[in-house]
Amino acid sequence: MQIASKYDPSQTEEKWYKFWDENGFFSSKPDNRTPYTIVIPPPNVTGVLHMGHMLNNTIQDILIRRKRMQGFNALWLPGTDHASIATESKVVNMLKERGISKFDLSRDEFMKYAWEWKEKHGGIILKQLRKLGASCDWSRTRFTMDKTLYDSVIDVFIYLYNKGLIYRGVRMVNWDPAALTAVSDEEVIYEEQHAKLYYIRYQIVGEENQWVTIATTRPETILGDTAVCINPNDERFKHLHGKKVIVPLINREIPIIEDEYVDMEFGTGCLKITPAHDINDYNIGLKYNLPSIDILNNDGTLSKNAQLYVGKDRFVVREEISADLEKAGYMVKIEPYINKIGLSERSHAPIEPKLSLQWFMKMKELAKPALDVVENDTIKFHPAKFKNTYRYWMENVKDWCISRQLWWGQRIPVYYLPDNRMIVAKSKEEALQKAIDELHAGNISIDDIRQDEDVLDTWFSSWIWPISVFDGIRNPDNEDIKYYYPTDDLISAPDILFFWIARMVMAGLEFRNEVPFHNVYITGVVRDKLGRKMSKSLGNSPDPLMLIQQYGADGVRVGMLLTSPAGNDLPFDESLCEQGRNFANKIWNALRLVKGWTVDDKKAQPEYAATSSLWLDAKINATIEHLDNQFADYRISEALMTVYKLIWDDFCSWYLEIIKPPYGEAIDTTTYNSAINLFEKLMQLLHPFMPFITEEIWHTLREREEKDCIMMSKTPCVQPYNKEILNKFEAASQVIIAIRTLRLEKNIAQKEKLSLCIKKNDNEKADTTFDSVISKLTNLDSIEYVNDKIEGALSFIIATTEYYIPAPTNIDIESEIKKLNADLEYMQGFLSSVEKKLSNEKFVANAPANIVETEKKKKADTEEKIAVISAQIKALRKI
RNA sequence: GGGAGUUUAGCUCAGUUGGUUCAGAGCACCUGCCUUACAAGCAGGGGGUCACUGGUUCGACCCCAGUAACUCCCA
Repeated sequence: MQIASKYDPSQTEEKWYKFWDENGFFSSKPDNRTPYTIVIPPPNVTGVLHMGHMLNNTIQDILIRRKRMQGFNALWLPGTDHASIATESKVVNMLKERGISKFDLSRDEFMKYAWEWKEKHGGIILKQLRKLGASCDWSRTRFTMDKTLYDSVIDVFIYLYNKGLIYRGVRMVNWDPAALTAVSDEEVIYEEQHAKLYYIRYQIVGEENQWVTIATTRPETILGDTAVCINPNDERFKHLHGKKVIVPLINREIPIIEDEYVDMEFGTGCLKITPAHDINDYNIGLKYNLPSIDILNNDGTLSKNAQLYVGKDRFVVREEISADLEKAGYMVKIEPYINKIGLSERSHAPIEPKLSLQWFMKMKELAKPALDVVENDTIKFHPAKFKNTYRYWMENVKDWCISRQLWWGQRIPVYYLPDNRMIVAKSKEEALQKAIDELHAGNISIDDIRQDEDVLDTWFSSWIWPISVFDGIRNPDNEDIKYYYPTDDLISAPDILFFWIARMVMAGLEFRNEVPFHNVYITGVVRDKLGRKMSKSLGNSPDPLMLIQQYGADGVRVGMLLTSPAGNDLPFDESLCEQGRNFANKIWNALRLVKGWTVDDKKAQPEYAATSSLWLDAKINATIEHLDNQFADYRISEALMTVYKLIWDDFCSWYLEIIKPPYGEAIDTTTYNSAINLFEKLMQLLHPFMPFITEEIWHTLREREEKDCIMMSKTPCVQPYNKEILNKFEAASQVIIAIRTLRLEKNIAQKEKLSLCIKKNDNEKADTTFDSVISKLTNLDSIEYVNDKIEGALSFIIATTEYYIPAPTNIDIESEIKKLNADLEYMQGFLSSVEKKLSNEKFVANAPANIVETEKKKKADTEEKIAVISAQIKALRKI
């Protein structure tokens, strides 16, 4: 058989993915097996694959493939979310290119364009995931704006509204003046900026030339001032009690009020109060019943209420008013100042705190049970440290602003009568009916009622994702939801722990009375070598598809995983993918070796081949046991390393080297078959990590039925195995390494045959299990057990056994003695530390008996070793 | 400003009730090899004051207190 000398992923990956997909291997239907379910964290429909997705989805695919091979009915359900702000801005841009303004369109027309955009450009990321090997059930792909999911969101809104958990109110919200919508607290990113602190003086009413000076970073907001506040404990301002001041330029009289909130150290100790444009000022305004003057329009320009600079942008006005205040003698000084400002995560525009009428959801009631299930480990976090973060948020949860001033999304199902009474209903028709039946609004037609203009926050779709993808909201007893819910594992990034994970837990408990998943695996953040988060704007992220082209999807998967334990950041380096590619090539070459052998069915199996097959089988079983534990603890990168070493070290470096027939000779049938069987098992263990190469090898190893694929095969599970043989092999390998070292040191060619004499100094029977293996790997012509030292031979000691190799070379007695002396010194040092322990009465009295026992054994063993080494030195000296 | 987490080899990380010769792995590095599967490789090897200081204990990488540096979350 001719097999290429280098593994070429491009020859296999697409081929196998297509084959799996066409044969329906990814799909899942409820049956009598136990389900194992993962729902994908729906990527943004506008998104393209980045390194974070690569990591996240690699982990999901590993889990799902492993469970599928363990006989579970595995479902990985894919989909995307509609990302209202991001998508709407894409659509607006598309329209702009065609010379259309959003505001010239009706809402329905706009939605048509939005769907057009989605069909054409949305969901690229799902296609890209296929390149990675993701074994998602594509037939179940969901989108948060699909009818089923859309209606589920509406049902949920209505249910919660009727339950009294949703309300409409005026609140200070984070206003994004670029996207023209409110955003939630979690969507605001705070950044430090170099700004200025302006000191402005206000004249005191009725007192000639008496002033108070305030400090502010936002001088334009003085136009909305409705008070100046001082700390009642501040001696400096005692004389100001009960007075009024005049706002510069607009000459409005406002009161001086007193509150301990004011920090006497900061600025001048006098704080201007602008209730409409600062959350703290807003709260003070409420407390003292101050008027709120909203001086800004939605787009960040000044409104009529400002009186001055009307229609100009807030940042332009900052410069202008600063100059005008200066000119009019109100500006005392300007200092440089570093402050943190909030930016919109989506548009990056500076957030404007703004009073606005929004829809909110009460969170306290839902948070309590959602915290409990994490506290009592019904839901486990991996790593567990995220429990703390979760608890902190849940205990300090604030109401959720769920309305967005956009069109792309689920429109809030609230309808208003001409007299502004509200009706919550699924449709306009139902609203009309309710208006007539319940509100007794007589004489009203469907054209008299209007629906709320806002849509719901995208997360208001995502938080029911594990339920709505199975239509479990509208149709709570359907077969799918009953079978697949609760899902098993959720894999997500740390930054959406609150946005999404916490809210899903709340929704699961509220709507299904059951947690949405049992394990939450939090991945790290993928960073570049400098430790910076990978981002489009920094341009520091490699293109995942280029990486796949270069190293193969298998190689990249391995690279992503090698250094990314759960919750730890992953400083990504392309060399990691190289390591993955090298590993694939190593396996490939093992295949070439095995398939290159000629098989002779008349040949008897050599002893070394028989014992090493037994050993590797035991080793594989021990490793499966270990793997099971690592997966149970979600130590996935460690599990990969375990398989990696099993294949590279145990299989390739040891086993194949042992059974390899001498050059030009054929291999016997028994050994060949066990090599194929063991190889096959290893590929099954590796398949979840490297799906493509393992499938290719599976089909190359032996003739198979067309649809007999590794991805659908039953993975080996742990069988009873011989632990003894593992220890024996371990001992034999030490001898082999020692002989190899000797050959290297003494410049003895591997071709030159040697003989080995073994002098055991304990009374146990010699174990010869692996003698044939030692002999083969170190090219010996004999192994002999002797009772006396061999003079003039090369030698080494392992434990208390002496090994001699009569060799044609001269022995450097002095250097041998030097080496032995070093050993001796180490042993003596060790012995004295053990003796010190044992002579410590407190140790003997307090330590548990078994510890004391092992110390005694250590002492005896060491004394024996010292005796052997000393004797060796003496013998050498005599020569 | 409040809270959480991290600190172990050059790098990335393990170290599961404090006690086996327990200080580990992978990569990188060094030496010798183009040996008929693989130089994307083989064989062998070196490398750490477990951040620092103190305490508890017969015994501390592990428990406690303090200090320092870094990261994240919240305001």
